[in-house]
Amino acid sequence: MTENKDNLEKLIGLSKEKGLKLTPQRMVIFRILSESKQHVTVDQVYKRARVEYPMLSPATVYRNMEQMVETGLLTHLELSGASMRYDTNLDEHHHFVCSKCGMVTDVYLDNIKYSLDESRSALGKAQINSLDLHLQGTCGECL
Amino acid sequence: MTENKDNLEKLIGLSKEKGLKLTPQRMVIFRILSESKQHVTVDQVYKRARVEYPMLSPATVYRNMEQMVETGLLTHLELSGASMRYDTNLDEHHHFVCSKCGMVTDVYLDNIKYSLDESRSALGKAQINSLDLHLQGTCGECL
DNA sequence: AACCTAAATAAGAATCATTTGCGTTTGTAA
DNA sequence: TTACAAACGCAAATGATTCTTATTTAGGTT
Repeated sequence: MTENKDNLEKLIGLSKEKGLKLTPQRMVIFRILSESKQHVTVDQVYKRARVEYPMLSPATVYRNMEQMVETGLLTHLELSGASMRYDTNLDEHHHFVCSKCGMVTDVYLDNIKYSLDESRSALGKAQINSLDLHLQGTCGECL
Repeated sequence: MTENKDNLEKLIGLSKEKGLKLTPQRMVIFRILSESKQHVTVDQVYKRARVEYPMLSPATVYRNMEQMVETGLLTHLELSGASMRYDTNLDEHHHFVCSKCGMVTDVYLDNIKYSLDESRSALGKAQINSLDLHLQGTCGECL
């Protein structure tokens, strides 16, 4: 579990750097995130965190997770409907969402970037910061 | 404007087919949609429709537009945040969203499908129904 | 070790998009 | 013209998220 330790280092480093405080709430939330499977909602994190920190407020979880996106510890998925999903996987990857059960599966693609470059002109001088290929359908389980 | 007429035919056809009624509300909503620019919200359609049909209820617009998605007259964009956006452009295309002003730009790409086929295996036997490449960044105007 | 201050918190109210329940109205097909 | 499912309007309900405010606290500074 050096990974978790590394993550913690990262949190500590970034906190110092940005003048953020290392509160117990923030540490609980952060640890739960690094123990969770990907694509969690705020509510899922909140429910788990509340077990060890009962007086925790949902607003705190919202604030912290959004802040972690800003500091680059998390990303959030651009999926409409329901609730926002956060992703601890910072590698460039894409998502398949099952429209029956809602399950999200990671998809790795190499040649997306290439495709994009070719049609770059359509966007004029726009600056692209992120790209997410969003696939929708029915997963193996639900078929 | 044969296009609008064609659209109307389509609405009438589908309505018969699915046992749906051709109410004045539905026709107003539908016409406004075909006159609107893409990526409209329910609220935008509601506000315009209310001008010609003042007793119209928002719930009716919600119900109708969602139903049009089901019958294939519309699609909705899988963008999180704010409100759902509906798209009257049924051709396969993708979207760039400016994170400053929120503007949505259509992007056409030819080789996405090809890229996808190669990594198909990662999804097992899942059946893909739609794919939308979601690009995010800063548009030309906002740069 | 006490102190300061900006950052963070809890709790709950507020917001906003969307959905739902329900009693009434209305296309449409017989 | 009657019948009945579909659709409607309205208002209440929901659910995710944000905001407000008074209070607490982490962490650097005397």
